[in-house]
Amino acid sequence: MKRTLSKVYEPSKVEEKWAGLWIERGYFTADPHSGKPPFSMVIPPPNITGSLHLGHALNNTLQDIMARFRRMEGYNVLWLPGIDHAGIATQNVVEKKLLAEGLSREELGREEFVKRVWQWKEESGDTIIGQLKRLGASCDWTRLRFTMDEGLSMAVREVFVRLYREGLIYRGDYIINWCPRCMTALSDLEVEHEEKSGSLYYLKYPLKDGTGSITVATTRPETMLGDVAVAVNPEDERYSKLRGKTLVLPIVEREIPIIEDPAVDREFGTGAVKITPAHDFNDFEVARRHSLPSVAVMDERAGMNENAGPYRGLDRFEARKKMVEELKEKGLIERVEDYRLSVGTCYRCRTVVEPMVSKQWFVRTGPLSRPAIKAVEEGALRFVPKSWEKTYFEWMRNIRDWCISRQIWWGHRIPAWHCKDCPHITVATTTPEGCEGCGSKDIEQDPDVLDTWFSSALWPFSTLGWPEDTEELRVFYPTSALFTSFDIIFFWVARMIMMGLKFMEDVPFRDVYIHALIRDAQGQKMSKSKGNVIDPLVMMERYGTDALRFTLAVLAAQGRDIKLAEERIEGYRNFANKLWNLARFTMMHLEDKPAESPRPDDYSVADKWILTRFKACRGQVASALDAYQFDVAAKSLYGFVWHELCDWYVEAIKPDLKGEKGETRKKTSTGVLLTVLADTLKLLHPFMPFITDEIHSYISEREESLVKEGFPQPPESYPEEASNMETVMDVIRCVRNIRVEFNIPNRAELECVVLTRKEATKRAIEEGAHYIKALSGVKEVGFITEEERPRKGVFNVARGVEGDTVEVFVPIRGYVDVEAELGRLERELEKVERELSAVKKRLSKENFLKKAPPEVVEKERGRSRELEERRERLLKGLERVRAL
RNA sequence: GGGCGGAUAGCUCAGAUGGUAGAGCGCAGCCCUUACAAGGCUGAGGUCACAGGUUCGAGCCCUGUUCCGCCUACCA
Repeated sequence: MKRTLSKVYEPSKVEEKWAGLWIERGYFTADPHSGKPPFSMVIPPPNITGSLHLGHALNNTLQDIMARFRRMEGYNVLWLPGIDHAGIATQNVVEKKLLAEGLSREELGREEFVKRVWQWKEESGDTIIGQLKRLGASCDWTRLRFTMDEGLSMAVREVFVRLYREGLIYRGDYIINWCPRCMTALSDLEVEHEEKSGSLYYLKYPLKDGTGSITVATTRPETMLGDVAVAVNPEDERYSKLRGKTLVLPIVEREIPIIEDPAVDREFGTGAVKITPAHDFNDFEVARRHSLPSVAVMDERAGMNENAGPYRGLDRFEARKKMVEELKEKGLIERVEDYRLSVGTCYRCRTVVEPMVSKQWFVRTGPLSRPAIKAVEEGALRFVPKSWEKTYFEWMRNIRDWCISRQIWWGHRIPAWHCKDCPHITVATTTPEGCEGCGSKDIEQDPDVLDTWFSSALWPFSTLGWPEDTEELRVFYPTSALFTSFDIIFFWVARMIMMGLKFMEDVPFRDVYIHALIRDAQGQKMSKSKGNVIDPLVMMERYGTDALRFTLAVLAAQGRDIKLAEERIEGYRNFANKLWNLARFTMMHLEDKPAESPRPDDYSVADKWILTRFKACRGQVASALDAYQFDVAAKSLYGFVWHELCDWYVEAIKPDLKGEKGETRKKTSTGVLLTVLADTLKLLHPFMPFITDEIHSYISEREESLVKEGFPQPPESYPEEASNMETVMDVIRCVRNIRVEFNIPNRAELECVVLTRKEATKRAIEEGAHYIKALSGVKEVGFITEEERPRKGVFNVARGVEGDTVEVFVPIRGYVDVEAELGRLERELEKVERELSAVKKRLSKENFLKKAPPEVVEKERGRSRELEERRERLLKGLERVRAL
């Protein structure tokens, strides 16, 4: 088994091998019949248009860490993968491709177009799956789902029909957001608001009786042709005498009334507002209250229509310009002010959306939202971090009906059939023979498709086989956790909760872990146009997948955005290399035959220390992961591996490994090193699956992958020896510090003598003397008493055991720079005195002694004693140096 | 307009239930010591945004202020 590792870890050589092996061996395939406790997650399905970006990488790395961790803990893990058909986005992509061929979707026809999209899906759908596999995602790939699969489509139809029959889905003419580029309705959520600078135009509308005019303020003069009234506040005295009068709308010369509505803000503009129900949400409501008609002036491409008279055919922005010119000429513009306004844009194509009245399908959300609110209030479902619950409640409590129909071709066709012979609509899960109402065979399916998020909302149970009653549903629903970022809490999380409760009568997941959004090192959102994107695939290529994964984990502090700079990844690449070399070092000392387990009776202080530290690290990793604190877990591992295992333990046992201390010591240290390394690999495996499995395959006698290993058991710990070792380490630091401060060559042989007060400290140092010699390069460690305190020489103060202190003297004839040493000691003294006076001040307060808990007071007293001792020692040291 | 979050070392950030301010990176000095220069050792660096308050004690709790983000909203 003795093989040598290359000097540097080369990720590209091992990653592909392991990614393939894990899947081939079926490690990630969940078995509903396993007796183990279940742990399940559904992946947030990436779009089929997509290629892996950093958001995916983060999202899936964290899920994978959790999945692998739970698997090692002994859970029956199902992590179900899938992809999303992403209606509008995908349709846009395919349309663009067609455009390159000189084709439009209209030319192709619906059927042919949809065929093309499927073709495209086949080609590109695998891309992101392959990339997820490359990331190491331990999904159950045998259960891969797609939102347009037959099973999932069935679930969609089933839900639609049930909701429709319960009156929770309805169809009607309402004002909705319309994207004139995508040519479809959008839900409120799909509109993004942007602050832009524009103008506020003050328009004069003459009174019909010729007695004057009224001035309204608007940011959208082009919609005036669709005005059906001007509204004022009923309590606004300025306009009381105009009550009931009629205005003549300029240009088209249409007569419109002056109405009164309490919603009008008297303070804004002139206190009079034009009412355009066909192109403004607010006006739509006002018009309904007053039974006013609606006049649309634009068509579905947001061009002016026949109601726009002379402006017919113009684009809306073009029309605005021309209309303002005309009104100016006619003297109907009183003034124009600069104005900041927020405009809604389409979240898929950034086109300014146009509010329009049209016939659409809606989900009545009120009855669905109430149980969804309750579930979170009662703790059936938990947000992590908890603060996101507020955001959730805020939206849920003010939820509005959800427009679910889209005028596109790619998606789940609405399962509703219109009858040509009667007004009845037949809603059914399968194509009906004829009209339910009149029996006519002349029926036609609704041309619209459903909002993509409608099918996503069913994801946690549709993927498990619903509406069938499957084993999977019984075992794995509700899922254990959902990982996502905050930007889709409303889009997705909230809707899954509503649908899960409605159709499964239970929450879709117990925990929702909300992770950060990734930004660049300057905190800017990454975007292709800014050119600041970091491509995870390039990073994996350059630094290794494990390095990328570890970086993402370490940066995933709760409740904060992640600012990522490439140097961070490089840093964790170095960590991977460190681990690799630790393994390389370990292997160099392994015999050809399997190592025997070391006997606890033979453990050295260093052995006991590292086992104790390992136990602490193991505990931190486990509890941090339980609490979704990936950063804490990763940092703990980093610190343990690098700064405890490599920096101290390996260095401390080198003499043992060389056989300088006899065969037993050699065997024991080798054994402990190997054990700790092997168990550390298990702790690290969820974070860095590739390198850990690669190393494991070298050092373990078993062929199996770490995926099949259990999370390591905590070893025996030795607090007393561990504390002794810390004292020894501190003494070593003292000597090293003196060496560096006085510029003493490494080769120069030094001695050191220590002065301790407590017997326990002395014993610890005695027992650890060989470590001190080996690691600080001193020839001898001697002990002196107070009377023997040197008159001259330099020293440092180390921590003893139980609050004791140790003076570490290093005779350095010929090396001392008196000035430098005086400066150093004075600085140190100053610091100690500053702290001491703070502590003393505290202790001098009667109130503190009376009111603070006794153990705190005792701690302060101990600290005061320790600081005083330190101060005394420093003062004496200063004297000695001055005497030099 | 409402809401949420942030301001801690040069940079990026940790700092449960108030009790000695930490890490990574960067920086400086010294070291190619046969696991690793993608490395080792040592070190410098902080009025915890500001002003009050509660408390024996505040980075943490309360009030206010100033800057940043983000979410949300029917001020035309």
